[in-house]
Amino acid sequence: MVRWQPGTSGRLQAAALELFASNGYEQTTAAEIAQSVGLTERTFFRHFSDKREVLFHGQELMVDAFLAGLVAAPGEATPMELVAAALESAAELFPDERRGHSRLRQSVIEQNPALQERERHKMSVLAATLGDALRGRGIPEPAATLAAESATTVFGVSFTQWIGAGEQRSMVEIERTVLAELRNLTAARPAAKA
Amino acid sequence: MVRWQPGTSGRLQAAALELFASNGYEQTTAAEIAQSVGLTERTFFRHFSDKREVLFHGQELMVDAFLAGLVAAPGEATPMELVAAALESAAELFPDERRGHSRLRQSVIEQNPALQERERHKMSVLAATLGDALRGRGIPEPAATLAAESATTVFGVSFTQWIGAGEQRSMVEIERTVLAELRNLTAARPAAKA
DNA sequence: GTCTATAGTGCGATAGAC
DNA sequence: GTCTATCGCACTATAGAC
Repeated sequence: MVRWQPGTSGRLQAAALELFASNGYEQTTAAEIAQSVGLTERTFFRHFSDKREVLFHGQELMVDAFLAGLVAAPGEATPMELVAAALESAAELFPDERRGHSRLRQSVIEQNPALQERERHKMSVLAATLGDALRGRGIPEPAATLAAESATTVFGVSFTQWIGAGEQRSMVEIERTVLAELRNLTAARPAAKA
Repeated sequence: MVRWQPGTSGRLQAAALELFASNGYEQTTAAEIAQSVGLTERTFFRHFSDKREVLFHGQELMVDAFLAGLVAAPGEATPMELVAAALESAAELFPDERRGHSRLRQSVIEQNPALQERERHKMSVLAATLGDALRGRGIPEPAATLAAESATTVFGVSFTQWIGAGEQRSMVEIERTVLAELRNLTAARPAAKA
């Protein structure tokens, strides 16, 4: 009998999402998740520093995707062009097939304030990493931080729309629209004519 | 002998900040904080829903300040003008005398990821509340959310600068500069001439 | 105000991979 | 043999229930 199998983290993540979705986050103990895949509570905490983290592993992939967009952009790109490039690159992680999974995961997160906090924290780490990368390309402060935060804001708004009921547009399509809206908003000198 | 004194929450907050700063956040138990002001652990948790919250009570004042700025703005104001008004109003909560206190509090928060998460969450709640208020003024989506998030971003960047070593400028002064930088950043069509 | 479940840690032992 | 994943147990603090 095998004592351990590969993909332990992944199996724990899948089991956790399933249990959280059906029984609720707080009603599901770490021990239950572990037992459901034949492991112990202690092993769960070896893979995930805390219970929430089981829902957020994989966010490093997103950071990498944003950074890949920056790396591929031309050297003379403006900060906002870099933001656009990062967003386009990140959108590849959200193909239409993943909408269902994203919706399920998000519904769990929305049901628990502690999970919302963790999500915000991850976005914040993403923004900080992006800011570092922009500074690394010679963009000064506070432009680098503002651009990085704008990128995550646009991403967040776009993601919310993407998983919205009845939404058909692709992630990249939505991102472009939202980014254009941000440009328009901040550039607007005259008020509305209403 | 008095059984309780007024300002219990305030005394717990002050004691907590002091203990966190000198002994570290994780090394300080809720029971210790309570005992240091002659109360029991149970009483601590009656005032604060969890241990972190003792550092974040008072953030409602900030939400109110942002909203007050919106209310005072003229009806035909553009979203970005409303953002500016909210920021000016919020700056009043950060007079120069408070810089020292803000620096100490922030140094504690920066030492602990859990506290950083809570801080992000509070900013997020602020952004959501601002977004509601903007929608209440007839600003459509996604402009309302983008403007609200931009406001908190500018606030965050400004606050970081405000508590920076050697910083002399007032909060409102910094906010105006950062907001101008955001306008410039997003409006910029041509690239740098370097 | 007491009692309790659960999150999360520390340490030693064990079982396999290499 | 080393290295790492897992287990098992004892333990504290948080946080909620009674």
